[in-house]
Amino acid sequence: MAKRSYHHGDLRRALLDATAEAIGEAGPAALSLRDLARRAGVSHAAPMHHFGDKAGLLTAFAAEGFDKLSAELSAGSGEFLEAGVAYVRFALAHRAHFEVMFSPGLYRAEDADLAAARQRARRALYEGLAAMRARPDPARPDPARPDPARPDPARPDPGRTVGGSAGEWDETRAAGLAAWSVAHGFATLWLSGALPGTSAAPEDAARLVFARLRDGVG
Amino acid sequence: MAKRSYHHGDLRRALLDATAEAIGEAGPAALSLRDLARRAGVSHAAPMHHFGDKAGLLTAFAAEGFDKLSAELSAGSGEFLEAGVAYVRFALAHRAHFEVMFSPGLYRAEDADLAAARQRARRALYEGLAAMRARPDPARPDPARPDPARPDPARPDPGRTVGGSAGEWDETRAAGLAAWSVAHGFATLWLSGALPGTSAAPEDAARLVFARLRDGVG
DNA sequence: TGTACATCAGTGAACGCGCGTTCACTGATGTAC
DNA sequence: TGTACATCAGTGAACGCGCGTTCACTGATGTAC
Repeated sequence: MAKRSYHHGDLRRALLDATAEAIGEAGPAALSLRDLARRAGVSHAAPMHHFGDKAGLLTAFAAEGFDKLSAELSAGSGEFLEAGVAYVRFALAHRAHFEVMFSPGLYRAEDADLAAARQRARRALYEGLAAMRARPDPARPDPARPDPARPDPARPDPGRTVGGSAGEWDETRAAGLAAWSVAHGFATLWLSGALPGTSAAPEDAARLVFARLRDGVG
Repeated sequence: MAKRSYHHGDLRRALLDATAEAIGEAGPAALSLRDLARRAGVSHAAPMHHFGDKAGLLTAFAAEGFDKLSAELSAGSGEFLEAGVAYVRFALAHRAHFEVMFSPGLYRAEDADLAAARQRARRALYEGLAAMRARPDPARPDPARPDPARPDPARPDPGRTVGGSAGEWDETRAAGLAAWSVAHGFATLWLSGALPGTSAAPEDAARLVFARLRDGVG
């Protein structure tokens, strides 16, 4: 660990770890390359050699997050309820990654490595969350989507219609999206501290919530 | 509109509107008081007179958001599915407010006016989303919660257990949280651009998703 | 109706700060022969 | 095994910038009498 030599050894790795730490402390908005360099014990210009610029660093960080999510989801039993819990567990255990992954304005969403990692995670996600269905809906390829993320204010896309392609909005697809929404919403609400008085371990609470989705609330 | 006199007329209102505009363009992280002053056509020190500092402005902005949400939820039919759609509609129509409201690290969450507005919204939310139940769970009072928001890294609170108070985790409460999670998750995913290929108007897609929650996906 | 005065809202210059990025550099590493 | 050299990784000074906040100020408004 001691900064023995002129060369760091694995500065890239150290910077990604420092990123998780810094975001965990103060959120993605407060992240600065100079702070990361300080944490890694190198001069403030060093990070440039590994990531080019700040967006490059966050692109790599987000890609790492998508890969971690894929791994967590694939390691599960494939059972619906446990897949949802795994998603929540990932979000809470890797809060920094989770926050960056779903803030596409922070990184280069069109980066090839990142897009591939995101696609793998999407596939694992659909396989897991759609496991309660006889015919799981495999993740559809990511069609060079016009990322509605940030700088483009023309978001609502007025041309959209329900059922553009046959069966697109069948029950399976709606169920998969409902499952993803529950998992994502629960994790997000928990992380933002919006669930006061929730005196349960998050995973247990999540399990009860997923059970309601499985059985219906009507 | 023309900046006629030395006094602005309603600078406070103008600054809040400029806040929504600026966040809509570049996100909450990029918000600056100087930019808001520029947009309102006043000197960069003027905002201080109305909000004290940046956190003060965002506190007022978040409180306004909670009030807008209360109004939208209360204006609805009280029917379960439409309450969820109203939540999603609010998030998409008032993206800037929504993002700030659920980023408690940006404002003073303990501010009295803000806490009251949040409490009203929580009440409207539970009344709306729990409408599918015979015995709706009224929003419980906000017990001076140790906001787990940002600077406190001791988040998980290891002492939590399920069912701390009798019946806390009964079906009604889990159902309410499931409904909130679906609404919040769907809105968040949509806003982050994570739903590629979703070729439907968001409200229609949301309706289908809520129907799955109502009926169950199992 | 007029005048004195207090209060309020906005001004503009100034402060110190941390940031991302650039640049010429140098020490360390690895490869060719 | 030794030497020359190219490449790589990190340095440290410097740049220009926008920021939040402070301060003494001034113009406008409203109230007391």
